[in-house]
Amino acid sequence: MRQTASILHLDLDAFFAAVEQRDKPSLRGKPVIVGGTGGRGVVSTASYEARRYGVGSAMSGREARARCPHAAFLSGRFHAYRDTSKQVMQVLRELSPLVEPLSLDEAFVDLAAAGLPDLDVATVTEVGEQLRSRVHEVTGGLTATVGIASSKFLAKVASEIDKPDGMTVVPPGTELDLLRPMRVTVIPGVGPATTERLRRAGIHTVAELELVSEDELVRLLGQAQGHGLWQLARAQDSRPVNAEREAKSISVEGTYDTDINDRKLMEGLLTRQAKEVGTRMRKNGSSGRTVTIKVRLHDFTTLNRSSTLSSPTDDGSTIGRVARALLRDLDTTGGVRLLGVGVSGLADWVQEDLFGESDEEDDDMEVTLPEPPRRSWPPGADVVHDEMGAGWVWGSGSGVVTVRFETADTPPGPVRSYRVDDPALHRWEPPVED
DNA sequence: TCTGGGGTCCTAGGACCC
DNA sequence: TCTGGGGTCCTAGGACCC
Repeated sequence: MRQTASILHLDLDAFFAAVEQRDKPSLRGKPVIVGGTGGRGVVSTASYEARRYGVGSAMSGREARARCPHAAFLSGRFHAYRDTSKQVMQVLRELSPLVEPLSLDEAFVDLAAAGLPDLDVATVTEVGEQLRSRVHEVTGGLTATVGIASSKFLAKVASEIDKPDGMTVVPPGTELDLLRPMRVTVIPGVGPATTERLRRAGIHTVAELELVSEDELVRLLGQAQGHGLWQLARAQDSRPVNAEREAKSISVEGTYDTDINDRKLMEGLLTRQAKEVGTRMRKNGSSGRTVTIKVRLHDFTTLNRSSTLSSPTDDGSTIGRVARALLRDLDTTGGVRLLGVGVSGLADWVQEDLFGESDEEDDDMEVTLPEPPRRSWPPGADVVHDEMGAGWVWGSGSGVVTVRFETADTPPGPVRSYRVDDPALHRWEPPVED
């Protein structure tokens, strides 16, 4: 927590719906709902006109339709949202170089880096109002709500207070007066499950939370969350505005209108999603080592299966092969409603050097390759080794080899991918280049 | 026909290494 | 011949956020 109210949080009001109303004047003043259009869709954003009918984010489309049948239901134009978001983020960066976007419609701004003459309440209030009108002007009429306080936590709490099209500044020193009467749900990270646990412990408000010892909260909620909540209940928050956050995973998923039972179809869908993930990774200049599939069964049970490769990939067909192999181990009896593919463990595109660093102990070590077990490999398979044992080449392409560490006698085994020139992969002849 | 899609962070257990 | 710890990596699941 700082001595000045120098962290600003900006939140665009009913963002997706507002962009639609801006671009289509006939929708202005009327209930607009973005999302909830498909057979199993949910509401992404409801305009304030629709909220009056009790429609809100994450509500099923079916329920939204029941509550507000005359609303305009739109599936969303994400390019338009992204473009408008970029304009807004640009406005924020003109104010301060330290801007941390949280999503398309939200960001923190560090006013201490803005070069203002002063950071007193009067000055930051003026800056906040100017920013709101600038956003309104640049976006062609969108409104934003702003909160300004001495920490991220309080700035965010403040921006919730006067929604929409408003602003709240929390004078330094008054943070706890504001927080104490509020419900614990104002604290970010306190969702339904945590709220219920706290309720059972008789804790409903921040004031009540403040009376609980740190040990007790850790016992109740675990180390990280317990400690974090204990601090936030005292308005202690020194997290900096971080302008350089980078993505840690990239994924694509889809929920289907009817449950899928056909395994071949599942494989086809995973293959397509993997290709999309690869495309996005290359566009992003990133690659990653861990491929994860997500499978939601007909009964909403959600399963994740992942496999970590020995070197990063951005290749859609490699991701696809691993994804299909992961699916093979799953029982999907009863059908699946959702399939997804993602890659995490993202590295910068610069490949770690595969050749250098032949340093240290290697010299003296006797290099013994494990013997391939004499078992039945698939006919014609190329048997290879890595440090883990013997496997067979399942596929190759785009400079990558995929190896299954299994035999016909002992399926299933792990699947790994290598660069064709990966020194960890022994006895593999890279294909001749043409 | 209840329950999206894109993410982040945490926990917990097992493998493995020193 | 008896049972250490710490650290790191990997996997699976869950809570949460917008």
